[in-house]
Amino acid sequence: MTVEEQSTPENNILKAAKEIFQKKGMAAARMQEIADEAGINKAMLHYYYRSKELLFEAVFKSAFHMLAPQLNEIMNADTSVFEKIKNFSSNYISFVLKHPYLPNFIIQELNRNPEFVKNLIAEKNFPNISKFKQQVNHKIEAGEIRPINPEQLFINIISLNIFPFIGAPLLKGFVNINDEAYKQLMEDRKTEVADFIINAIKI
Amino acid sequence: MTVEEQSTPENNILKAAKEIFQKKGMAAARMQEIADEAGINKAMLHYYYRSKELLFEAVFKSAFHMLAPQLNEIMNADTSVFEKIKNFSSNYISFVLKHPYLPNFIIQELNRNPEFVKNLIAEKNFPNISKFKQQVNHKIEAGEIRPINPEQLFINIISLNIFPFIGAPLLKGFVNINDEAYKQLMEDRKTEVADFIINAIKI
DNA sequence: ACATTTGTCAACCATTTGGTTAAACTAATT
DNA sequence: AATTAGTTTAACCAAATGGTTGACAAATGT
Repeated sequence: MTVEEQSTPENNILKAAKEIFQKKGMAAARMQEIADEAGINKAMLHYYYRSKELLFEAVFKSAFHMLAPQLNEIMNADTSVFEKIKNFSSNYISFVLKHPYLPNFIIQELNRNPEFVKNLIAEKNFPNISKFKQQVNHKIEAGEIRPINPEQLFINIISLNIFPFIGAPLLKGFVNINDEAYKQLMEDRKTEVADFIINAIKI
Repeated sequence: MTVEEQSTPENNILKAAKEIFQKKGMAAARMQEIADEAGINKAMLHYYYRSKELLFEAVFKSAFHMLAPQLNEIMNADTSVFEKIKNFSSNYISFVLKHPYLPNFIIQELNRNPEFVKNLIAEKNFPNISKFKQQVNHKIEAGEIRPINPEQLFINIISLNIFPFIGAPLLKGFVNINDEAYKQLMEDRKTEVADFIINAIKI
């Protein structure tokens, strides 16, 4: 049982705060609402987490730590480029289908406060793509994939996996389908995205 | 000269409100800050736009109307699928480089209030992708592009073009480059993205 | 010239919000 | 039973915030 799942007051508050912060964002979230969600008095929030700012930081870091290590593990694994693309797409989409508010929350708050990234970079387990870049360059030299800037390829992988969740309300409108059908499209993307990327770079 | 560029009080307020709302979002934006930005008294905001909510709606619709028609024009143009992909990528990225806060603003607020999409759909000029879908299916039957769900292809196009801007703070951290270098990557994407997509679907 | 509408502002108001306090309750420890 | 430390609560507070008011100026029409 991980520390997040224990039923200490701190963790109950953190769970409630996640719920509210991720749904509404820092500015629109209300301490009272978080207290209600946690079933406690508002003063308790300040007892365990001095301020809204600190509670928010705890929530944000907890959220980020759910995502980043996954990315890092896959990118630094001893598998081929194609395997990495397949594994990341499949794992990431499965994960986000279970935590739909997470990506939007992180992106939104990083845009609100871009300097926050510096704190994250300093921590260990922050995703490092140098191995991935090497592998891609190697494959290009070996003539197995088309010439492409590895950074652009990385951005493409991330974009194709993350945006369909962040942009869901808009895309549902454009494609003109209901929630059920959209969820099915996301399920299909677990393999679809990797196929698309590999076709784009394979010679 | 379009109506947005005239220097009426309404438009000055709208311009100031855009600046603040797009940078901070609805919840974190302050009426006083918008008034300061517009160089007027706070009461003026309420005189011209009854409430924060209504001012926000005006800003949101104005922002959306800058983006949506472009997408619609390109998707319904009498050009080939490949041309559409090239035109959209190039036009969209050029546009967003000039209005960097716009995509994140729209996505963020649509996530906050998903029902808002319904209002937008009702308006004319809301993007319609049925022609694009037909063209893609036709090309598949003709054996010119690989089989792919046209909706997935559309989602891919949008994702590859929009996400690099919304996720910029995060991606800058992952790729570990400064703002200048990142902007150059975006410039490169004006052609890079279309090439990538076309390689992915071309037989 | 006068009256009426429209625009502008400083001061004000009611409510909300994050945060505090002091007292009360609980459960272990002596 | 008394002490102590940690936990919980209701009531309270100061600051911030969206919004209003009433006086006043500047156009606008007659």
